[in-house]
Amino acid sequence: MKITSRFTVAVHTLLAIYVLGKEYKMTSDFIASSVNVNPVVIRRTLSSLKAAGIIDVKAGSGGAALIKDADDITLYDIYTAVDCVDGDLFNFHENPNPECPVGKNIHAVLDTHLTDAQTALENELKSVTLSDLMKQLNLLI
Amino acid sequence: MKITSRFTVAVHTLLAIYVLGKEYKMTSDFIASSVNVNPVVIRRTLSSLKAAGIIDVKAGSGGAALIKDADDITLYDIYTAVDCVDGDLFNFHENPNPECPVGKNIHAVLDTHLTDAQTALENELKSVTLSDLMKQLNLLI
DNA sequence: ATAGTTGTAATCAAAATGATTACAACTATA
DNA sequence: TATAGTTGTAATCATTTTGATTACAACTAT
Repeated sequence: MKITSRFTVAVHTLLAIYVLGKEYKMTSDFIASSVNVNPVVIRRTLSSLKAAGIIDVKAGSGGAALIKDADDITLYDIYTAVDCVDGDLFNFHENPNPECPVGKNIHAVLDTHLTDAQTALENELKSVTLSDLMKQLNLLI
Repeated sequence: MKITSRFTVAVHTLLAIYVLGKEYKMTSDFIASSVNVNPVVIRRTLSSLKAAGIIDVKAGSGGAALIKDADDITLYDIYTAVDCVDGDLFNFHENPNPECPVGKNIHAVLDTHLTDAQTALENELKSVTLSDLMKQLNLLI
């Protein structure tokens, strides 16, 4: 199974706020039309990013804005904010048989390797900042 | 979302074949009782591992056995065999608005970073062989 | 006061997963 | 060669997750 598109939606949302935030009021409707998803999906994304301290959202009057330096926001922060993966990335079969020498030790043998793989992925996400993406984007606009 | 437990089930299955294969006939029922899942789930796992050239399964009389050196089977091979992830690990929202400067360029900006993260995970899985796991397991039995 | 928003709950349909039933095809062996 | 034990696979089913959508109370700038 794949990692939810909430992640790419959130990254898209932040970049939109950065690029268009000075010219337009960044309402959920506005962002939704750039990302092309339902506005409620964007509101949920904004809620998560707000809870993570990345943006501020004005209730009532509307509009979202970054409240953190783009150099200090990594893809990992966004990935965490929208809760792509709840703890472990790998599902593990629930009840290996403890009466079996393999079932009894499968976690001891496998867990660290799974964690290492997940960590490798997350470290890669930590190495990219929103600022990096903004720079890339500016070259293309 | 998480990566399907087919992966850990497959690893467990291979280790069971290794550890118990000389003493017992490794039928889907037998393996299923170690992993603690339905025998049909194991038969499907065995089918995948067989299609990947990792094991041989005797139809009719029953029993599975490794047909490849454990040094040459990595966690990545198993992960690929059971098709944990179909292509991309990260889902991407389907139709970013091409009329928007962000929507138009979001793939150009983000795709390589997502691929890098996925590659980091997969490289980690490539660095561990079934042989490594067997050695670890032998120390615990 | 009002129009435009946000925040959030409630539903819904679609997709993926793993469990399970069922049964045809196959094979060792008695 | 008849049989018992298996595999291979299709078909269902319930559960979970996802994202879309409707609905509406709460909020705020004007």
